Amino acid sequence: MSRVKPELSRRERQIMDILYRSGAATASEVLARLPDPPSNSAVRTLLRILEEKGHLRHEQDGPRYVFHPIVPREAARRNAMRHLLTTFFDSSNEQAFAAMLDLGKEPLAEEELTRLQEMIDRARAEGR
Amino acid sequence: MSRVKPELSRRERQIMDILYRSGAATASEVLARLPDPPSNSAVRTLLRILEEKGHLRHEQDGPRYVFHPIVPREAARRNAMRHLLTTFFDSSNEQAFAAMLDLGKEPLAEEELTRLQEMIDRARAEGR
DNA sequence: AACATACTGCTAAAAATTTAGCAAGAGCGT
DNA sequence: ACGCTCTTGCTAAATTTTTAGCAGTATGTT
Repeated sequence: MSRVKPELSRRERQIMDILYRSGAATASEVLARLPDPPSNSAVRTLLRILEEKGHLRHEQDGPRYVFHPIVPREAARRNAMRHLLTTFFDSSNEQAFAAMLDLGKEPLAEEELTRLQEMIDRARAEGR
Repeated sequence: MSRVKPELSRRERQIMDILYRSGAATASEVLARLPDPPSNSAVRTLLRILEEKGHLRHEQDGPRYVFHPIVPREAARRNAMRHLLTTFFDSSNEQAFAAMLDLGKEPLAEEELTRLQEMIDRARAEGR
């Protein structure tokens, strides 16, 4: 079971990303958010292909299809995070965390810092 | 200046990832690490293309070329991190951090937790 | 009910990506 | 110096990706 998933093509990835950002979307919605918009027809074809390959499913909503990713966001997250960690951070949580802190232009809210701290405490307690 | 960079194709990305993991590599080294290895010739062509597009440069090392990414790792990191954050974590540092903690099979070392904590303290102090 | 609009399915074609072959040159060991 | 191996440059071809066109069907608006 669970055959190998050949990595997605450029457009396929763009579309999956959009879907993961919005949770679900129709063909036109996807089109609207595509960086380099092709025709509506082109987008639909890609959606159909992604569905055939088992990355999406669709539900009917009145006259149109609403597409959802099949792999749940949390699982996709984990994979993406792991990939990022190994590719750019030598699997170092610290480095990744540091990069995260550096990202935002706004300083982090005091509240947020507190919650992060709590997570660490919890990890300690649970022997994580 | 700085024209738009059309996103990389599948193979191009695989290759750039390898290069970012190893820092630099020859054609054969890249080939050896490719998941779905094509011919050596194919890899070289891709490397040449990536160089033309300005993603790589090469240095001669005796008889062979050693390829380096042009965009420094730290910059590429930031972009990748930002992309991950917006696509899968609604730009929430907390969620991303939580996912990070969940990733490792091994519990985090006490030492590492301490260092993470220090980063937070520092962020507080600096009004980050 | 008729019209305009917004979908879908399917198909063909264009464009891009990906692949590999072949000739030539450099380096290395015998 | 010879032959062997590994490299590159260039080119052509196969494959995949990406695009759009056209016909048909549903929706809903007047």
